Amino acid sequence: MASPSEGIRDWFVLAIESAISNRYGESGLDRQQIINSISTPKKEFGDLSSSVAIRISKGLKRKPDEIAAEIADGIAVSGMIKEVKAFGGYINATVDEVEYSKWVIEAVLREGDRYGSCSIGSGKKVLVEFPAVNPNKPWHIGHLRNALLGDSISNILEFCSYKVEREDYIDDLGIQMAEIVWGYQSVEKADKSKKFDHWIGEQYVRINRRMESEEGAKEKISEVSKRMEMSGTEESRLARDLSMNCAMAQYETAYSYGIYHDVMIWESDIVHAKLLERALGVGMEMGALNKPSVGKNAGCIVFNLDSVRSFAREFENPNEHEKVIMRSDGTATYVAKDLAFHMWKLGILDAKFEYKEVLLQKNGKTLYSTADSGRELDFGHADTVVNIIGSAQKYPQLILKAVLSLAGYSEAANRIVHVAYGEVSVDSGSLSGRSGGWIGEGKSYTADVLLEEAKKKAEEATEKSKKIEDRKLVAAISTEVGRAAIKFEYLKVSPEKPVIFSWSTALNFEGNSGPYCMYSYARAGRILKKGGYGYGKLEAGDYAAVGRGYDFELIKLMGSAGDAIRKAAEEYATNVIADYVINLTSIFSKFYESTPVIGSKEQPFRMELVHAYMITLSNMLRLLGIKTVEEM
RNA sequence: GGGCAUGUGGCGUAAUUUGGAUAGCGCAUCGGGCUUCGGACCCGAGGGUUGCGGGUUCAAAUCCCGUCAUGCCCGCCA
Repeated sequence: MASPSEGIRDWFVLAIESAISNRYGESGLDRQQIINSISTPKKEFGDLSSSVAIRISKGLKRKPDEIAAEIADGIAVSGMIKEVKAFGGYINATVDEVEYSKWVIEAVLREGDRYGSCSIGSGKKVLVEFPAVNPNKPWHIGHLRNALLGDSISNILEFCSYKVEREDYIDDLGIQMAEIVWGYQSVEKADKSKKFDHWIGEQYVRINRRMESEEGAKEKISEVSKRMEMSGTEESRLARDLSMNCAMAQYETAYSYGIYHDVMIWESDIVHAKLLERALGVGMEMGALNKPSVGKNAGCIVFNLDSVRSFAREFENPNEHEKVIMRSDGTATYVAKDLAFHMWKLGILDAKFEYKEVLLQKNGKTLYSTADSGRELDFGHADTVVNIIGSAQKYPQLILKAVLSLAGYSEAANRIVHVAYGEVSVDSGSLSGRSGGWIGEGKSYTADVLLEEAKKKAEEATEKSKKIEDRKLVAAISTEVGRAAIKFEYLKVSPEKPVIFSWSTALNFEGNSGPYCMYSYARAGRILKKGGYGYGKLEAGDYAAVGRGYDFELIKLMGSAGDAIRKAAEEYATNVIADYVINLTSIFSKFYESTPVIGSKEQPFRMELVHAYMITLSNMLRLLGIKTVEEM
């Protein structure tokens, strides 16, 4: 269903459209242009505004003011819009605050925790892949950006009626894992006091140092890598075991942040399913890939870049002609594996993966994993594939799409979305797993340590507030507050912006922050509690208590919650939600300061308004993965 | 060499896709506000040639051209 603000806007658009055609006949404007002309102006101008008059004034060779006035005259006010007038070339409309408040508040209370949702997804399946961390290190603050984006984008899509599958790709056959397997006999004994991912991450850094100094290490690792791909070898078992241990330790981190997956897809299972051979077969057959017998890439399977120059500007470099997909020794490059995997994701190739249950997660859903034996389940063949991957990988993502297009699957290629996010770095440089940049000095830059720090800070704040006696409650609340602080700081910035991490920014509890939003919710709840809120239905007459102050500002913004969610879903942008929440909570703070609820003669209406606010706010925060608490 | 991304008050960011009224918000700074629903708050002040230079337009942070800075990508690495 349309959100209240959409309803009003649609009405305004149609009214303008017919007023224009009645007065001037064909204006040359299409409906989309009228929609684009509409904005929400400063409140002294009204609630809705359109600049169409300025736009068509030139064609009509008349002053914008006059045209705006004529259009405004041609619009008959209805129940919801009480005034339309022209000013400075703009056509400004004022909604009837009583009617509109009734509409919004009733919609919020009726829809409850579904308020703001929409049906644009219409049950289509979206496969969201995140966070793609190699299973040889803990999540650092950069991986966390990926995970939080993936989780929140999944929430948003789900709320828009997409069927979302949260998938984690486990690269247990990658070069990084081969290096670990190669160096494994020389590493320290497992330190049981450390989380496995932290321990193995440290070992990986040591192994890397050894690799650099040791003669012939590269060749040996390549040998290990080949044996890892074969079933039944010692190397393949070790790689899988270590990866699983590490992945499980990483999931501990994920769960501590409230992030869940539906299925783990293992690279080794993709290899065993022979997806790669089939994918390359299709590519060759369709002429997208070929195997040159002469030249520098003789014996490889390559993708001809000359044929896709116009596909994207990235391919404009005339010095590049071929992209190697399969090496002359028969091993696959990253792009080859990704191609095969995506053909499965999109339902182009069908693989009979077997799945086993890994564990029942706290969100009530079972985590599944591909396995050598198990049962067949309905994962994959998605309508849309969303890949949360750093912007450094734009080029290979484009190659992937280009190959698919050339192989005759351009429609499928268009169903792949790359959410490219900017890198997270620290002052001291990169967070690379190889060099151990994530270990840092003093505090490590892991997601685990970050959450610990946030909890600590939240605990101090919670204790200072002295509202809560129960120690256990303090701990539980601090966990939520700490999580919220981190999540909000990550999700409020546009994904593509690079981020330089700083502890004080990540742990912000004031102003535009997660804790601020939660605090606002807790205060609102206190009003209802103290005021003896009875969840009674308002009489129609009660809405007459709405004013033109912050109460109506709140209602207007609440009415547009659905617009924000839809925009966030269409753009895969969490910051749209965060921005909305900042505006909403900030208006509520002003309302709270200026407008007494309990004991006022408008109490019934204002209580209901506060209730509707809490519903709207918690729905929005939930999309960011933030849980509200009653007190903090 | 080719390409991509980013650049907005001291710092961090919103608005850029779809041009529109005084560029919104937070931190920091300065000055105010708790005998009324929770001060993780609110009110006020100062602080901006939206990297720079052109162009298009009645109107440019937004579109176009050029340019600078930073980061990334362009491998039989992943």
